[in-house]
Amino acid sequence: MPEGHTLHRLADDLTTAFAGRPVVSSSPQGRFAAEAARIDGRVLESAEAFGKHLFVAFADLPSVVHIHLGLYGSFVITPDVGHPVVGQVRWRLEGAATADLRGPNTCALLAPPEVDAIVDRLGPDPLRADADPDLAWHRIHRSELTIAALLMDQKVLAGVGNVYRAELLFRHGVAPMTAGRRIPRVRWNAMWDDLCALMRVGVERGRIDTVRPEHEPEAMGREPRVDDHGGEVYVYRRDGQGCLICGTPIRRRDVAGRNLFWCPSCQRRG
DNA sequence: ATTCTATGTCGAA
DNA sequence: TCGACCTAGAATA
Repeated sequence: MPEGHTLHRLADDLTTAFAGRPVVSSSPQGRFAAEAARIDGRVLESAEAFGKHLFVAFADLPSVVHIHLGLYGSFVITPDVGHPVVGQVRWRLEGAATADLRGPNTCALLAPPEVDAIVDRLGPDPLRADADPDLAWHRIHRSELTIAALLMDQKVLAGVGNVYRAELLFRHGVAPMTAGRRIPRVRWNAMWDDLCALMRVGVERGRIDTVRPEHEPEAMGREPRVDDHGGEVYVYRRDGQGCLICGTPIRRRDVAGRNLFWCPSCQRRG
């Protein structure tokens, strides 16, 4: 489930569930065993997200756990404690609750300079108060690359993935293959503001909902969408189905190994 | 039983 | 541009 909203939600939930108390730390699957043992019994200080990266800090330990969920990793918190391990659990934290990490791209104990290096190469994160949209604009407005590629580039924007990309482009009527330098400044400003609002909703609900109230299933007389990612969306994975606004079949195209979805009729502008 | 797919990223060809 | 990688559940045979 991992776009930026997932990691920010996770940071909040981990902090709420574990912060301020010692944790039991283990690696049932074994690949994080030595590090998990160093953490065992320490007090969890905080969990924080930057884009799709999650960092968990412990008292009296300068190093920080760096987690990246990749395409299919999950970190699930359950309120009970002591239940059996099911499947491959890279890292288990137990305190007032249990948190099981599975299938992460990365789970490593990093020294502060290494953490800084990761954060420094990320573009602005719409979910962070200190984010500066001008840094993203600076890269976009001088680029020959498509806006679809730029939105996914974590050096341009941190936290946007395949769903938010497709939905943001749809909501602003932007043709995905438009070069970054053809995006007007006013358009980018509107897209940034919208992205901040959309991703906040994502954190609150724990899913990606992008459909405006007037197009929601109840208002349109259609069934709510049921899909793996769980949200109400305009174009993501709706290829072949009619656009919720104009009825034109949604298109899908493989771009750099990822599926891009868009409405060829509603999305024509730069 | 096997193959496929997924909200991601890296590095080699 | 392609394969590799981390895992689970759905789809296909």
